[in-house]
Amino acid sequence: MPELPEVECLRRSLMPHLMGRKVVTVRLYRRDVVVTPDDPPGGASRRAKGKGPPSPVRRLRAEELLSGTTITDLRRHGKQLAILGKWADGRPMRVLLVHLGMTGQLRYLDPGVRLADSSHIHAKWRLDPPGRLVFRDPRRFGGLWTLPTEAALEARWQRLGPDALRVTAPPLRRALEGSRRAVKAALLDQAVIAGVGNIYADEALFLSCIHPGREAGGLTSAEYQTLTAAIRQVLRWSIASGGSTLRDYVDGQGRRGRGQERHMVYGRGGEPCRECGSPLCSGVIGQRTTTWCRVCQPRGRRVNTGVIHNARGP
DNA sequence: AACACCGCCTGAGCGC
DNA sequence: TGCGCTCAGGCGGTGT
Repeated sequence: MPELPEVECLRRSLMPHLMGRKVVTVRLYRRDVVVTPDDPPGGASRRAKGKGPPSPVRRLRAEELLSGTTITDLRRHGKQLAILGKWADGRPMRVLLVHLGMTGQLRYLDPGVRLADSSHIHAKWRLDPPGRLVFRDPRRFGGLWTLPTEAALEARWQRLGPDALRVTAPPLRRALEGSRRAVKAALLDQAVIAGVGNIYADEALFLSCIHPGREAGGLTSAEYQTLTAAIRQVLRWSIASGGSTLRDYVDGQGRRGRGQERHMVYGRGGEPCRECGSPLCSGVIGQRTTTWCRVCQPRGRRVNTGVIHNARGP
């Protein structure tokens, strides 16, 4: 499932193919994967299901999906990828914001190249010089958000926490001061820190020797230092490995990642800890399956040396 | 106000 | 072989 490293690898892999290309046409196969600023709350009627009459959803103009613009930038904040399109006549830039959710893929295809699996394709962009961009998402937890201006993008990203790749201890500590929720749950909250999902939350907590069930507000500043360093570390390692491919993730060219090969705890409940050999614990914290080592990550506060556990390079 | 919980969705993996 | 069940989880809405 795509978290920050996967979205960053996607961004980097698409960059050379999309920059400077013009969007000639757009085909949208499912209106409900797109959310526009004036769609009813909850998105394009998809959540109205079973709760009263579905809200009316207007047709989209192709330009809202970047048709007619030239792609000038691909930006990422947390797990979100923004594609910016510029008009020749100087109108404000259009923005298409992509969420991959659990199973979303954004693929660039050279002319004549076909996707091995063309099921669940929801949108296609034809480019000039010739090429295609394809959005597919079997489970449709992801989607496309249209934004009229760059300022709207900035406003949206302002509501998220700092990007996890560059997060430092003081803002995270301030955000969680007095919070009684489990630190694991707090790390999954995108308004607190943007880009961490279930995989890297577990991995970063393991690296920093912090039990996932500890109260977020109860961590010392030294522990916040260690934790934020561990978050940056696991994300950097994963980006260097091309992201983690557990099932669906591939980059813009269809390449799988190898980050999963070095996971210390995620998905390893019951297996021996790679550090101390004791069986890893597994349970639900913050409504998510969580895996940790009861020896390496004791529940009680421990003397923190500031040294990241198992800090090996890639 | 802060946090917990629900429902959306499909395919893999499992037991029988 | 095939069916039906469970599980995975990001995120926004709703409940407490």
